[in-house]
Amino acid sequence: MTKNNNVRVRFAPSPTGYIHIGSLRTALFNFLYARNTGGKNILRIEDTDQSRKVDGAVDNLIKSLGLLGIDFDEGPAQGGDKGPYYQSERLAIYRKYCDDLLEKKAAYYAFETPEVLDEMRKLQQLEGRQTMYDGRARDLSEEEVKENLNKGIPYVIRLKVPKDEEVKFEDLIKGVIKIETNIIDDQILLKSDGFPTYHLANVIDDHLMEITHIIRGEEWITSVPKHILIYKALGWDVPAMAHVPLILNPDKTKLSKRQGDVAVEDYLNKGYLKEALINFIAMLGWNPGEGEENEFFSMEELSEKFLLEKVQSSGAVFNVDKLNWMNNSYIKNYDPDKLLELSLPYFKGTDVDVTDNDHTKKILLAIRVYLNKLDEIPEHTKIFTQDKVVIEDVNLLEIIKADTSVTVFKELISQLESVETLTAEIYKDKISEVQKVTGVKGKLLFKPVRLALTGSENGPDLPSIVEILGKEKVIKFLKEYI
RNA sequence: GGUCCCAUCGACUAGGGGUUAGGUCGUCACUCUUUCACAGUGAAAACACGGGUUCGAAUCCCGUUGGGACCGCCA
Repeated sequence: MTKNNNVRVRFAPSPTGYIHIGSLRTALFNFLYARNTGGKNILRIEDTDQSRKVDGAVDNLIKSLGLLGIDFDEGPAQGGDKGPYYQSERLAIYRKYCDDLLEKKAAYYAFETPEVLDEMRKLQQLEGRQTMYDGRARDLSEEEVKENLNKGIPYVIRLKVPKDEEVKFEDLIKGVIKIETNIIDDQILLKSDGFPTYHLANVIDDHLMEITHIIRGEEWITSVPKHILIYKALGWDVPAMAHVPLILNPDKTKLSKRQGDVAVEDYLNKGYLKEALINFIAMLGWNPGEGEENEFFSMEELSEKFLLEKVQSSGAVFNVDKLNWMNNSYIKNYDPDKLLELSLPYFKGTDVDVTDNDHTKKILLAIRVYLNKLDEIPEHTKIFTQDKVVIEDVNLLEIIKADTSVTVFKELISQLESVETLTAEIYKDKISEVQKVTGVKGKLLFKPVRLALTGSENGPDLPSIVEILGKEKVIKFLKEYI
């Protein structure tokens, strides 16, 4: 494989307070591509919308991403020589290039208020026309502009999109894309508050930060021509672009809050393991191809295998069932001690004595096979912590009160009373002893014991339940029914 | 509505001129385990449609249809 050490990619989120699943995948693909090529992964904070500022969002973002194993070579946390990495700290830079654009007549001042523009759009809609800026300030004379400026009228700076041209570019995932300039809006580049819009800022930053590959969501694809026009006007090279398809709701619309959780933090809190989440997200829209049938990959393996060319060109539905399956699989195969550590918080609120690690671990290992995610732990611990077994179902009561059941309980109690510490192995011996002595076997033997001990017809392996309950409790519960 | 993107089982996908169109999740059945689950085996389940190109198209081209994204002084 040819390593291109010059690759520089960036993840450029706006700090909204949480990480969207789609953003996570974009961040992941950037990270994997950087690692695969030996390039640099850069974090840049797109905080040019002052109205959407959220305190602590950046810290949370870096922390969450770091937790998942996605880290950066340059960014707010580690710095770098292409900073600052907050766009809000780069205002002077944007202004400078904006003036440059103005001078080259590639941009112009416009003085309409948001209200006026609103009116314009409404009218256009009414007439069934395309809503876009009608260019009314395009041909303002220098005198008019100067006069307005002197009067202190608020202004924005707009991109002067040339007429009757075609902008063409090649996307690494989608292929060649062409768009007529006539349908491209004279995009605002600099807002009246002096902040740049995304379109201006991302072009300038990507160039200045020497980004070689832009990997981002497909929703950006229609604004690429605007960006290309800016690159061209400034005399800059356009980076390679890869627009990754969207992650979808079950109804195939863009993944949204309304139809389930979209925040990475939500999934982490529910007890999806980070390895599973990463693995699953990576496989949404990407796969190693070449007939590879394994679906389980560590971050290292993903880094080795990740190729942009193997990214799917169509959107992918976020399938929680499959995520659950994958997470369960990770849970079942996880190192017991590490799993215990991760699980401890989820035992809070249960009656399990978490100060006894050994005991908690036994319970965890007994129930892990049932867990799609760690927050399901509490619903499975009850049988280990209850002081009294309550059976309400009349059919079950009938089973447990049967003569054979009582016989079994009595014999089992006397067998167990001689035992010092009750283990799963000892229980197995004793129950077969009970079978020999009483002659009761099969369902008649096992079912009543399970019922008496847990109150339920099914659950984890009985011997391990017995070991976890301990001698005292087992005997106590059995005595209830004799 | 305009522009752009997309199209293999219900979902994620492999395959990219000649395949019985493969795998995974989910569903169903059976086996195993004297429970449920796990595991194992098996089944149902797809190339959107129509034209080309070709000896031959799921695969290449065009069109249709369908779906999606975008059309903000948000990113």
